[in-house]
Amino acid sequence: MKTLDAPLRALTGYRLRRTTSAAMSRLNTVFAQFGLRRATYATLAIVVETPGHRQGKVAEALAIERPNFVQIVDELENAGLVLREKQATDRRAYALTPTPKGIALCAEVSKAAQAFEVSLTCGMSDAQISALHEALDVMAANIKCQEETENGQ
Amino acid sequence: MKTLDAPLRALTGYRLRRTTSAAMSRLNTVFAQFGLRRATYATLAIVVETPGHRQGKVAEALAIERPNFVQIVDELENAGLVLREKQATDRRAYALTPTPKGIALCAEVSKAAQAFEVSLTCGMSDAQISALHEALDVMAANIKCQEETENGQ
DNA sequence: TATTGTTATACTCTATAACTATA
DNA sequence: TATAGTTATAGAGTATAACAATA
Repeated sequence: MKTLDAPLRALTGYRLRRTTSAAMSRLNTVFAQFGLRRATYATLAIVVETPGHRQGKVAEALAIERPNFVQIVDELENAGLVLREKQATDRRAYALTPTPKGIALCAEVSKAAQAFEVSLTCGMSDAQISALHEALDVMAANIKCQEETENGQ
Repeated sequence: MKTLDAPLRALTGYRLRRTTSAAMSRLNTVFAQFGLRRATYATLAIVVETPGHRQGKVAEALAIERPNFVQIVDELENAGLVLREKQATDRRAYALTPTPKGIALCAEVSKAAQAFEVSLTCGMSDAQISALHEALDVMAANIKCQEETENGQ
């Protein structure tokens, strides 16, 4: 039986949004079990893997506006997972570093994230997953290129 | 140079969200040029293609909660693009039908949507695009299956 | 003068409970 | 009693302007 949204299913953007929306909803519940949300886990993972970076650099890597990133770091700091350390070289900036508790929780949550990854890509070969990642990168690059052309950069 | 979000790029969910977020942002500007937004275009496209369905059926097809769908139909109705017609068989329900203006605008916007599709998938073969669509469908099915298992359905 | 982090704010999208009118 | 559409509302996520401290 043909679904009512058939005329939209030819559009990659529509399919992207439908699948991503459902996946993010599931991911929310995965991370919530650890008292985190997607943005706080993403931040924690970066801070644990590459500690010492400025707050603004991490926000930029995650494509999160700096004002919105403040609360994310607040949550992690209040939960005792990361520290804001004043830099001697530039006293405006904070270097983000993980606490032992943050490192331990990150390892645990990463396992759950990996389990979700497996359930999400169930039935797909490694080659199919790689092709998917490449396609997502190509589209991201196409959009970025388009934006830069439009802004005359 | 390795980006700071490298530890997250192994996660399909992270890549999905980054690419989709950028694509939706672009699509917003595409539809805004016609006084529409993504949800109103999607609704208009369905109503034009398969007129006469109840409001709730269209909302369900788009995975939009019915309360949130009211405003979407309001916008389309106020813009003179679709009509809410009381059904004789069930006077609680409205059948959604397009106006001539709605049909004409839909055709025009669909061209812009198709142009965006081309720019989004630029550099990808038809086979790659098909594989992408299949991968998105597989993941959507995996999530749905997982949800149903959890709810014991 | 420019930058880092911050505050305040607003707008969109999404989700849920409760109402009304019909069935 | 159940359903279709609606209202009200609340919570995320996201975006921008403006400020204090520092460069």
